[in-house]
Amino acid sequence: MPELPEVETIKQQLAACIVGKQFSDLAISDGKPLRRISSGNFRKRLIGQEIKEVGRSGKYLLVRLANGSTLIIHLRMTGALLLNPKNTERFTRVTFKFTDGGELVFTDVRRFGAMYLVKDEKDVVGKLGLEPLSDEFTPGILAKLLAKRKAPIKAVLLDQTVIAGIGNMYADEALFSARVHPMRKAGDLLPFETKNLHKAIRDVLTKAIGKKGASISTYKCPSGELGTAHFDFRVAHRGGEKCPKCKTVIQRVKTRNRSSYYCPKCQKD
DNA sequence: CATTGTCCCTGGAAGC
DNA sequence: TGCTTCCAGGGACAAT
Repeated sequence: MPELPEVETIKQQLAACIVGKQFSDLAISDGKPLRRISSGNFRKRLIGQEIKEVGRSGKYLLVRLANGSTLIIHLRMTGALLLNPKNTERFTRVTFKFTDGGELVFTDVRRFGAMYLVKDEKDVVGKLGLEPLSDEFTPGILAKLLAKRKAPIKAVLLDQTVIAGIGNMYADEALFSARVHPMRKAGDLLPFETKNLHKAIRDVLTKAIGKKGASISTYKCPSGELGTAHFDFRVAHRGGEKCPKCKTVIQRVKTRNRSSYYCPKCQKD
């Protein structure tokens, strides 16, 4: 599931490969990913455009174009972007073709993925919270963001308007690192716990970027490679397995239809 | 505003 | 073997 480390990996690979290329054609076999725009307008406004830059905001990929507009892509659960795939991909939704003959293929089994073409990026990413790997994200700021909140810390970490880019897997991993139970009220965290959590978030995300993300489910890099970050997961998606620290069986709780995996001994409630 | 619940979507795994 | 149920979960939106 693409979260910040996966989208960052995609951004880096695309930045190295598609900047300077020009769209020659688009094949849209499923228009559902296109939001706020028709297939016809989407094609018309993209064909002929040159790619200037590739950026990222939270889990959104920003493909900036020569005319000042931005193609924004969110992969949601099962979306993937593949550069010149060798095989025909089964769940191809949109194929972007370049004047040099290359292709960027968007695949998405579950069809949750979203694409926008906007003049102002803020129309899509304007409400996102802090970038957790930016300099502005400090222990003090995190403490302020969590203060007085009554929702479980897990729910607040997943709220993209608070911190942008953390998803279910990395939230579980960061909470395990910081030894904080996912159902603790966010506002009740002690100062040392907030500090540990801040460090844990940054460590977990940074390490995962170094491993090209986690290939749980359908995630692949644009190059076709798989990420290896999931081999380092200690609790995420490991319900029923043993905690690597204390051997207690890892539990699962549900909040807002999302599973949280945690060690009941290492993460006290 | 803060918070919670529902829905979207589909294939693969697990259970009977 | 074949059917049913569960599971994965980001974000839009509605309700409280």
